[in-house]
Amino acid sequence: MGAGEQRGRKPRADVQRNRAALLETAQRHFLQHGVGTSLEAVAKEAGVGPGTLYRHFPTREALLAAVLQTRSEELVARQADIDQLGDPAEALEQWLRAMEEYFSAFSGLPDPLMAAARAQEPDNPLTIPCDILISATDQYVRAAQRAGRVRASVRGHDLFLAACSIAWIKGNGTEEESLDRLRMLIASGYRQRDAQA
Amino acid sequence: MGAGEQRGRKPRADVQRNRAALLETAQRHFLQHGVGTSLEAVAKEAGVGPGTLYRHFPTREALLAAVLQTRSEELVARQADIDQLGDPAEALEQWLRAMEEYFSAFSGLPDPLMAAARAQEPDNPLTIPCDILISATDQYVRAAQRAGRVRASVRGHDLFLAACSIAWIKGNGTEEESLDRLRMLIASGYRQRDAQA
DNA sequence: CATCAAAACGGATGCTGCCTCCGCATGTAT
DNA sequence: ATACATGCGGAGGCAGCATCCGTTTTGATG
Repeated sequence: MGAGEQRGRKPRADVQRNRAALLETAQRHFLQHGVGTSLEAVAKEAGVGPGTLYRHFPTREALLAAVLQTRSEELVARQADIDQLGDPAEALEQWLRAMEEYFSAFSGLPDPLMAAARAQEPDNPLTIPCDILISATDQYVRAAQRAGRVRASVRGHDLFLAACSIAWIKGNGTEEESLDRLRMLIASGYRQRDAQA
Repeated sequence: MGAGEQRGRKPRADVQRNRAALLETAQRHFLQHGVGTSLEAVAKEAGVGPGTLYRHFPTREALLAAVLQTRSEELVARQADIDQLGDPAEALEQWLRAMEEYFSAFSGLPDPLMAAARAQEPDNPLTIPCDILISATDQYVRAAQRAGRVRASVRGHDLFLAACSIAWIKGNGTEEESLDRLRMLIASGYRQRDAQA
């Protein structure tokens, strides 16, 4: 039972076509109208019936998770760059910004993400990406802590929540200036105070 | 033109009755099902038709604002207690908690509040309460700054956003422990660092 | 108390979106 | 070419929103 599949039959050609069309269309609609966009409209524009959409993606979250897959890979790619940085504090900061942008991909995205982040929702397709992000954040936090740049009481989970909140606020139309101030505030909160006196 | 009204006619009795019934029922439904509750259901349970509901409260936000009025008064009452405190830093902290509880009154409340908080929505009935809260927060911030307990770069608006975010996270079912940590993080962010060395 | 007109009521209505179910067609193996 | 599994898609039931208009209620007036 390795990775190679094909148990019994070859998968039909139309299902792949439809799935691809749905994903492509859904991404466009999520971009334009946010995560609350009409699924019926997505199906129609993808040239399939509602039934087909729901068979491929039983819930809105499932569709969202599938669409997000692409973006997740971009995030991972970014991670490579970030890991090049010598300064772990700088790396953490950049990672937080990267996550924030990821959360801001579609308007309204932070809500389902937060809903999935609280564990005990094992069937929610968004839970896995969330958990990955949280533990990745924790890695950066720990590295920065080892370098004495971040307070010891901080957890990756905390900064995940913070990044998600900021994306949520941003999605509600707050001016970038206010966001910058809030980011500063949070940064002041997690940074280790230099014993400079 | 004082406060006494009665221009032309005496207001009809049924409108007051209906308005009161609607507010009472709406509050219950908001409590039980969140701000997204069915307005039709509210109307039905209040014993009026949908038309009557929409005449009294043209939008969901209008109804929400009216229901929130009561709670706002409780907040103001709390303010009196808080103002008694000698320590302006303690006062700020308590005020933030009070706001957070206010934002958590109904599940989903932070979203419409945030939407109203970005100005340039003068017709949104929630804008006024928001502005009041923001400037009240700013008062507490300034007092604490005068006492040298809060960093100079912080604005009331920032902490308003922070409190709203925390309420939003709370509403999404995150455990209280994570919230506490986040509150700590934010507090570390706005507090003036003591020149203690 | 009877009458009138303004004001408010409320439900029927049209609309949009969600999600399911099942007869039909499409594609794959023999 | 045939058979059969598999997937398709649209019709349809449901719920909620918001509006419009014929009817009722209510306060004012004599």
